[in-house]
Amino acid sequence: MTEAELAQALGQISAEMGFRFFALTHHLDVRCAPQPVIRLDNYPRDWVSYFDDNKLGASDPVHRASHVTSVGFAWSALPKLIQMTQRDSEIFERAERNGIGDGFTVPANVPGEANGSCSFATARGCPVPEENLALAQLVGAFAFEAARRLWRMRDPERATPPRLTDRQRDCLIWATRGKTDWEIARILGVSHETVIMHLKDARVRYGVTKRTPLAVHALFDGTISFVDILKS
Amino acid sequence: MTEAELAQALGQISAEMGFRFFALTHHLDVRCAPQPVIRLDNYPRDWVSYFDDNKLGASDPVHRASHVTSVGFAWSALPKLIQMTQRDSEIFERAERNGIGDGFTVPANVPGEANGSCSFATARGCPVPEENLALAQLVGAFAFEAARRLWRMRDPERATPPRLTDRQRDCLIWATRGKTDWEIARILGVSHETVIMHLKDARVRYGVTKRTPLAVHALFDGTISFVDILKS
DNA sequence: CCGCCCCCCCCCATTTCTGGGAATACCCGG
DNA sequence: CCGGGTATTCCCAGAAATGGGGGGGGGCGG
Repeated sequence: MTEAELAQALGQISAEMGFRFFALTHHLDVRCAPQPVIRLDNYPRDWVSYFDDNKLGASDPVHRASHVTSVGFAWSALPKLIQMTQRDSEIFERAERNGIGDGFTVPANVPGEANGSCSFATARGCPVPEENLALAQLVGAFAFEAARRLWRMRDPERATPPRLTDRQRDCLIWATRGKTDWEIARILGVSHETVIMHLKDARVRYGVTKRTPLAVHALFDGTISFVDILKS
Repeated sequence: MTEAELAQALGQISAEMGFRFFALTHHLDVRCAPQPVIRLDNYPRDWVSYFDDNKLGASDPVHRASHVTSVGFAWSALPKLIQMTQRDSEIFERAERNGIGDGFTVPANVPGEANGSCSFATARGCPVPEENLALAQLVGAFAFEAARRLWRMRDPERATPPRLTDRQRDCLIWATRGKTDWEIARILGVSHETVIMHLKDARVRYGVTKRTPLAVHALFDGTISFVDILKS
């Protein structure tokens, strides 16, 4: 299957489910690629241009919401998932002027890869087909996975985020808990300098110069999780 | 809905779909008192004990595979997803001795949280009900999200998250981007000392003594989000 | 065998953060 | 009117992190 065929199939099933548009996309990964890697949609051209020009890839409310849940959600439920800002409302108004109505978005997150989602949207004024949302959840999930496999086949290199060694990760986890290098050394039973070096190497791998962004990026790409940090 | 009711419902629908067991869980080593962890299953007790005793939380092949895909997979497809080791095969033999047959696992990943999954397994010797796998994908996804919401409600710490002032939050966001106090001062147009004080107050509110755990806690409770940090 | 990666140890100098103080001023609501 | 929260500036000393060098040793696959 090619990307064009997948897009074609998605457009067709979207229509059969009662939607007008679909958008299957990676959300912006700021670390490397300036553009989303996976991207298939049949949105109006004007809307896509506006979206890109304003770099909404990561700040779009629908995308933000898809980062805090593991299953699909109707756009009408957005306020329950995220804090809506003035700008978010403007984005929706803009979308409506481009003919986009209500929608349903299925998040698709794989640890260590850019987060993504598959959205289905109705034409302006048309309600979301409630009876088909379960189907949309299924279609969205499998469509994203299909696109992801195409993407991996095309570009196996970029699929790998910075990887930390076990020791680097151990040090980082204790660092995120607020331990100093010296304390981490005692905890892990190695020397102070070794801990300094592990964290130094970890920073280099992520291309950052400070502990805090290191922690943030490692959390973002799944190298460490909140549970690693907060447990016990 | 309570955890018990969710487990009850999952057990029932598992049976109706043609499975014998289910397991809805976060993926963790259980070594460090996993208080804030989702875990519901109706596996045989012996198997669960073995699983915990051997700390399979993160190394179990099914869990590993669920970290490299965004949709459900039959266990028979594991070799296509991950590199199977000798130990993995032993784990499956052990599971079979405990009455567990084939299965289907739905990954569930939310950025920044522990990775998780919802698995359905047949009794030994019984085949996976191919005709119900799409349904299993749906049930697994929504069941995990339901469990996740229960888990979030149960957590007391999130009930009263410390509030930061706008300025404290601004400083924190720039700090998470790796800026020094001095740089933040230039960016926000205030003095170096003011930035130091904002971040000092923010640390006090969160009861931490370092920038990195401050960032982590503020990310965890939603005071700031990855999007705030990574955008533009 | 070598190269590569991981892990461990040590030194240096410099920057940055943290934890104490103190002070002024604003706005808002009780 | 006053109290509370916010925002601002300034001081200090010490702790911690960062950036740059050195070394080792082991395993693993080409």
